[in-house]
Amino acid sequence: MNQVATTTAERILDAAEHLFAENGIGNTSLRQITAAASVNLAAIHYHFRSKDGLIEALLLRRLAEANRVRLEQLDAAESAAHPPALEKVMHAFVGPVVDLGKSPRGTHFARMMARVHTEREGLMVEILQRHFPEMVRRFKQAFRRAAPGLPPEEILWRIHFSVGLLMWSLQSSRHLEAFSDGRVRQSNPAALTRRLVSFLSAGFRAPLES
Amino acid sequence: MNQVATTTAERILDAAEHLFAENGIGNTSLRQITAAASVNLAAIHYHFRSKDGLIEALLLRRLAEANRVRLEQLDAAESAAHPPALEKVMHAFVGPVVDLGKSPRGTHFARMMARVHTEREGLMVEILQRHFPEMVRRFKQAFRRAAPGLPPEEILWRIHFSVGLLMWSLQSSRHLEAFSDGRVRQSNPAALTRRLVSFLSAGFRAPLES
DNA sequence: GTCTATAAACGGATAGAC
DNA sequence: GTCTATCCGTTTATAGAC
Repeated sequence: MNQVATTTAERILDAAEHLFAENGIGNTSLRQITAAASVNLAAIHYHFRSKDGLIEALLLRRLAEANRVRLEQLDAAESAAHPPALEKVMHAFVGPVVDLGKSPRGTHFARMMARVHTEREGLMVEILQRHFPEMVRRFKQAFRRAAPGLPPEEILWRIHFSVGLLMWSLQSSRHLEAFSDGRVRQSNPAALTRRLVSFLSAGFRAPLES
Repeated sequence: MNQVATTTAERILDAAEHLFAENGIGNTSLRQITAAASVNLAAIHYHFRSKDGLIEALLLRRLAEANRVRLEQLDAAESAAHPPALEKVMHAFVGPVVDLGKSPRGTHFARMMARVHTEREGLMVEILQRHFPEMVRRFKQAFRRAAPGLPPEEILWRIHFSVGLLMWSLQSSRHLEAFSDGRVRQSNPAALTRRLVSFLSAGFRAPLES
């Protein structure tokens, strides 16, 4: 359990995670990263081949574990009731990702992932399809069962909305602060998960528009 | 009614709108813009002073009108019922922005605006506060009245969620397509507005989490 | 594995002629 | 208003010594 990263590769990953989260992907240069990590510029290319390779390594480093927890909680939801409760499925979907924010580094990761989702849409889709098709498949199925009566296309729209709101809420704290004149701040992960599950489950159950 | 932009400034704005929407702000250079617009590089600085100045001009060009329609529809909702119906307020909030997508150029604008929201958070907040404080104030008040019983802080959270989902749905068509194996595509503006109003209104009415 | 040095291109911005 | 030419810093990436 290292508090301080030891290897060069890890120092690069930590620095990149932080800077990507803070300033976005496109606005962060490899030089900024190597400076923050106190390593040589060439080390990034040696260890990760390219900037995209670095992004992929960052995603795999923590998303694999978060997705494992997601599926574990989904298993529990599906064992508890048939069909599984929508709130439980939604909680399994958003909770483990929001919970990354319990550790400072996890916060950086979550915000970085949201950046990749919006700034590098194509790359994100590619990585999900390559490394986590099982997670995608299982949740599609679970949402379909938990919200019977909705046409398949509608289910996909609402999952799409749920992913989007999750990413937005991970990334954009400044909007809420500015919008509330500084009165409302990013709350803790548990509170955010509750808000998201409540809002999204209700949205998922919305009547079909006439 | 010009189909082809005549002035240099307009050609720059059109080209920038398209490229920013397609590739993001950070990944689009001024040189790409001037090449697409067939104008000289220096023209951007002459007409708009800087890249940020160009972004601001782009936002003002179409958002002023969209916000005027928003407030018009909000007026109608507030005249029709006291308190105004939540669905009507939500429709006034998202509809005019989604409707921009009825014209090809408006589609580019909407996607570009979403890019600014996520890539240049600070700039977007600043522009909203400087140019459209009335719109922000009026909708905060309207949502508060349309959703009585919710604590003020909760209202702000749910408006924040609504803005986020609106931006996500304007920007990320590729996620939905990939997620549905190409079966579901971006539908027309009217259908998207209906989906958003339905989903967001239901989320807004969600019970307070225990 | 890590370093220096450098390639080769690109970024925003500006001066000054026309 | 529009152009050329250019400043000057930054970018990703690589070659090659250690």
